[in-house]
Amino acid sequence: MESKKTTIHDIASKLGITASTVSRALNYDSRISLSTRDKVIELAKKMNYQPNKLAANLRTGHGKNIGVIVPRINRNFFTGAIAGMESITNPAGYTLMICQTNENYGSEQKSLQSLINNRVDGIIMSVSAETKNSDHIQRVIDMGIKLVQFDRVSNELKVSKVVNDNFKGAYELTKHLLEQGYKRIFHFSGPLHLNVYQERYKGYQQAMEEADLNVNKEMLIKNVLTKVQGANAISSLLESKNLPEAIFSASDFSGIGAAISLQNKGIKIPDDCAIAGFANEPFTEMTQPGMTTVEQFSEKMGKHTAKLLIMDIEEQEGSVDPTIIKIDTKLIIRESSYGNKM
Amino acid sequence: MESKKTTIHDIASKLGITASTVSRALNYDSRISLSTRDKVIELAKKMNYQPNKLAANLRTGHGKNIGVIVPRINRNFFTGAIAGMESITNPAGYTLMICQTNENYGSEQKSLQSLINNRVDGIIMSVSAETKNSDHIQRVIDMGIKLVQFDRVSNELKVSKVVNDNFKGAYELTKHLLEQGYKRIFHFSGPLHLNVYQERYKGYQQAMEEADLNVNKEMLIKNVLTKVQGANAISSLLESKNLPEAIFSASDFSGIGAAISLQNKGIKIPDDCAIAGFANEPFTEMTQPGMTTVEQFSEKMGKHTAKLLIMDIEEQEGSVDPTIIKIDTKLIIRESSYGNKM
DNA sequence: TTGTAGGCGTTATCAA
DNA sequence: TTGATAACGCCTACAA
Repeated sequence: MESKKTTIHDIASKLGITASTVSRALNYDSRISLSTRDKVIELAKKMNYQPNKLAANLRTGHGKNIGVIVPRINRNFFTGAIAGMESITNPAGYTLMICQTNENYGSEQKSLQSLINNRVDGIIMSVSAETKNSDHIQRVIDMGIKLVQFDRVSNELKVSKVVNDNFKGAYELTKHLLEQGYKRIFHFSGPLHLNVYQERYKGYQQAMEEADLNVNKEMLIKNVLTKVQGANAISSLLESKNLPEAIFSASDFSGIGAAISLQNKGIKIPDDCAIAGFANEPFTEMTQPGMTTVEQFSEKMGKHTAKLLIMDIEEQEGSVDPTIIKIDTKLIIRESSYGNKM
Repeated sequence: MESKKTTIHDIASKLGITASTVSRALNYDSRISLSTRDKVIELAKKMNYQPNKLAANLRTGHGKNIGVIVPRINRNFFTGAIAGMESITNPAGYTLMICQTNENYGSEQKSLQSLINNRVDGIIMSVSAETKNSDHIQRVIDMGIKLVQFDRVSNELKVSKVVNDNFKGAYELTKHLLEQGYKRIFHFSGPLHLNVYQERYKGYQQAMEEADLNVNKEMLIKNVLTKVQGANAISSLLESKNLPEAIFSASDFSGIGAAISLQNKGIKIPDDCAIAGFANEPFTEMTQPGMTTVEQFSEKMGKHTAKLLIMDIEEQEGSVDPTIIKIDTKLIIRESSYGNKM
């Protein structure tokens, strides 16, 4: 098979016209006569013509492609955000090129590089857990490439951003736990150099302070994000006979790991220890008891992010001023945090 | 900012050499002297040169890109498979372009089209639930484009494929339920035109037959794949007072939906009704009781698929004979199916 | 309404 | 070891 691909020149010569006419006809240029246009389109179909986007993009200098860089695509939050982006970009004629970094800094650099080399029109990104500075991103921006961040963003960058109200979400959640009568509330956190974990911690801290409760060192347990890490954290706490009354985990995954680990040891939730997470991953409502968490509206975030980027791309000359959009979160109360200390 | 991007010509003229020399130097062509090479590379870095992959691909006719089309990226199975593919393609220098169809036929067609227009070197795909014939895929193959299918494949296509042993997985699972003493076992299925659901059904049927049990119409409930559909199916069964002793769901999602719905109505699992799913989604071990299911080894599947495609791409002239790889599944027994009828 | 000619940024071939 | 030239497939002034 593997026959040479047909080009506009092939169509042109068969029709006794020039390639430019074919090009115009295929692009529905209003100046071409309907009869030629129809002839061209018909023959193109018959010859199974496949436009070479590379050539077109090379010529025009843009290809209606948007690059998306996320830490992982197996997180409900990120797939939701991507779905939201698609709902905006597809109708607008843009195609997404999705890259995942697996939380790896080097991989993030490579993805940026690859997207640039492929001449995407703009980039949407959420930084990896390993990313501690933004020089590599600043360099991209300096090249004049449109870039918008969402969720995990870099404070030092002057770009448009879409974020959750992590602080408020964590604050409200902690407040809820306090209202249920829990006082010794521990916090499982992520890497604190990431805005999202920093702010969740701050929200927790604020609520505790307002209740005149001290957050001492042992109550903040860092880098507990996965199911396994959650289970391990519980083991340590039990070993040191230091079980809290409640745990607010910045991640649903470690929250669930903790919950399962507790239950396996015969510790009742929420009677002996309450648990709450963050992100409203689907499994949080499938556990027994259902886990209290914070909903993030990832689709909405994705939509806003895509809109900002497209506006930025299609703005004539001169960049728009960076916009920061903060999306509200919503507390989801389930049985894992029903109070027993009232 | 937005300064004109630097090209090999810019570098060449600054250095008083030609573009071809620069091109060769940047590609580590062995014929270029080390001194020029170093000079070129240094200046390229200083001028922040970004190679234009579009131009290079246009010229060479290939770009080391592989297109991946999956129904959804928020399924553990598919993200696992993609991770497996990346572990093969990245070291081999290929980049994945990931598209999701959302189970939509039109979207699948568009994705194929887009990948072809972008001149990918090959395509890996798993068909959407709506896809009932393969003409659109056959057309791609006829164009001489390398294509490999995995998981949800088309019987009528003569291409390499990587599949689970869905039949065996379902057979073993059903057998397990039978051994636990359950007899009236219902099956929640997906669209039966998809090989995966067809074969899971066949496996179930075979095991039932071998136990001299009839599978009558009411026992096969079609198109129950989501959590909501699972819950609805339970409502119908309860309404018609037709609750089975056990349910084997072809999807973990509907399995969990059924389980939650049952528990909400005070029906005990597995005492009053056992439940088992398929796919070993992470949440199946987070529920109470944990849900029996079938593990699919998605990463392994992804690896095999990517290997097959790369072999096919890099084979000189003439396509390799299609290979079919069948991956074993593994029964995961949890508390949702502990027998009570012994 | 269509044709001509040139170029987007690379790489490949041939010659020096 | 390097240069000159052409070509990949398309689009777009400009001209007709």
